[in-house]
Amino acid sequence: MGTSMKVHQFARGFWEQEPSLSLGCKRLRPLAPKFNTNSDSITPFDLKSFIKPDSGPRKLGSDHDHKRDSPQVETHPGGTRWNPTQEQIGILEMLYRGGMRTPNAQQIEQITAQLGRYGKIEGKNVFYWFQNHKARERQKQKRNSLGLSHSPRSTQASTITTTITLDSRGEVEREGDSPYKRKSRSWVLESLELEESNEGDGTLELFPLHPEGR
Amino acid sequence: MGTSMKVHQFARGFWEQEPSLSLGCKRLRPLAPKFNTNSDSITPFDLKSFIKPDSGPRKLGSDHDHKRDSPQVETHPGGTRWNPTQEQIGILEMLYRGGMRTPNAQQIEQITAQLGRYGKIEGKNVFYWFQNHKARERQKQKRNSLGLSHSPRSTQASTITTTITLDSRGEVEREGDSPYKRKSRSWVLESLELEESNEGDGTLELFPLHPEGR
DNA sequence: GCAAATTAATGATTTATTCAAG
DNA sequence: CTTGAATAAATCATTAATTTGC
Repeated sequence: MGTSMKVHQFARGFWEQEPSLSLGCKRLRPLAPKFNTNSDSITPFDLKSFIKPDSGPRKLGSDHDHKRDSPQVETHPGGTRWNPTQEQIGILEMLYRGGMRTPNAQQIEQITAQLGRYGKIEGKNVFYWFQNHKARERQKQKRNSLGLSHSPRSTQASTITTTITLDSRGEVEREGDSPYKRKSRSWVLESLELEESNEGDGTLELFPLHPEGR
Repeated sequence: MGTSMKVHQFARGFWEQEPSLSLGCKRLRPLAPKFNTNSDSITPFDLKSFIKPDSGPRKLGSDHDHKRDSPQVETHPGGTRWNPTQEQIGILEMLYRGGMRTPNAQQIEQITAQLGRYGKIEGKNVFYWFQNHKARERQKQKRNSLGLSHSPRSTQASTITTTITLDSRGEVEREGDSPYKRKSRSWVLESLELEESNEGDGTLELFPLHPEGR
C-alpha cells in the first residue's frame, strides 16, 4: 500500500530532436532563492535512465491473457474502443438530462460500476462520453439556433427537457447557466487486473476526472 | 480478461485553503458519500447515487477565502502546487531541448523518479510541465515571428547541440513534420502515500499520459 | 531593510478541435 | 456519418518576482 507505482501504458515515446527550437527558454526570473534543500547524494542525473527502454508498449482495452506480457507492439489492440450498449447509453443520457455534466471521480466510479453490468466499460469511457456529449449537444444547439432562421431542416425539434426527478437538490446544473465554477481536477485510478506478482507489478489504468467548468 | 476491474481510488484536488497560512494540515479526504458498493451488483442502478453529491463545487469567481475549514480541505501537506527547483527545471528543459515533447508513461515515471531527488514532485507535474512548456514555447515563437518578422537577427546563435546522450535509437521524430501519428492515451498511476484508511479509500493520484500527437 | 501591494510566470483545468474506428 | 479518443488552445488560479512605502 503506500506508494505503489506501476504503469501500464500504451504508447511509444518520442524523442525528437529539435534542431532549432532553441530560445533558451530560461526562466526570466531565476533570481529566486530557491535552493533544493536536499543536497545529499544526488546523483548527477543519469540521463540514460530516461531513455525509453522501449519495452513496454502495451495494449489496452481488451486485455487478453497476457500472462507474461508479450512484448506486443503497439499495433492497434483488438477491440480498441468502447462500444456502448443501449442500456448504457440510455442511462448516460438519463443522467445527462438529469443535469449531470461532468461527473467527478466518485461519480464516475459508480457510474462505471453500474454500467458495467450491461457491458464492458471503463471509467474513462464514461468520462469521455460526458465530455463529448456535452460538447456535441452544445454545438448542435448552436447550429440550430443559427440555422433555425434559415432552413428548418434539421429536425432537432424539441429539446427533451425531461428533467428527471432525481433528487438533485439544487445541484442540477443546467447546460448553460453556470456562470462558471471550477473544481479541482481529480485523478482516478481506473482499474486493471492486478494479479501481479509481488512488488507492485499490477497494471493500472487510470483516467482523469474533470469536474466541469464554465 | 480477468475482467476484474479493480477500482478506483482517487484523490481530490487541492482546495484552496488558507492562502497564506502554512501548516501541515493533515490530508483529509473529502469523504464522499460513497456508500457501500458491496451491495452487490444487483442494484437496479440507483440514480440517486449519481447525483452530484457536492464533492466540491468550487464556486469561486471573486469570492474570497472563507474561513470555514470544511472537512474536505485535503490540502497536501506541502502545499498546493508544485514548485519546481532549479535543478528540476534545468533537467526538464534539457530533456525538452533534447527533443522530448510528450513523454509517455514510462518516461514520466522515470523522469519523476529522477527529479524527485531534487524536490517533491509528482508525475502529473511532469506531464503538465511538458504540456505547458510546449504550448508556451509555441506561442512565444509565434509572437516573435509576428513582431519581429523583419529582423533577421536570430538571437539564438548557436543551438545548444548538447545532443544529450540518450540513445534515442531511431526513434527521433520531428516536431512538425510528422504527418501525424496518433497513439492512444495512456494513463498512469502516479503514486501516493495513502494512509488514513478512511473507509478504505487510499488516495491515489494519477496522471494521464499523452503520447503526443499531431 | 522589511512587508504589503503589484505584476509577471507558470502550474493546473477546462474547452474546443481534430482524428479515425466502426 | 456517428462518436469514442486524443490533443492543443484557452483559461483559471497561485506562486514567485518585483515594486513601493514606510
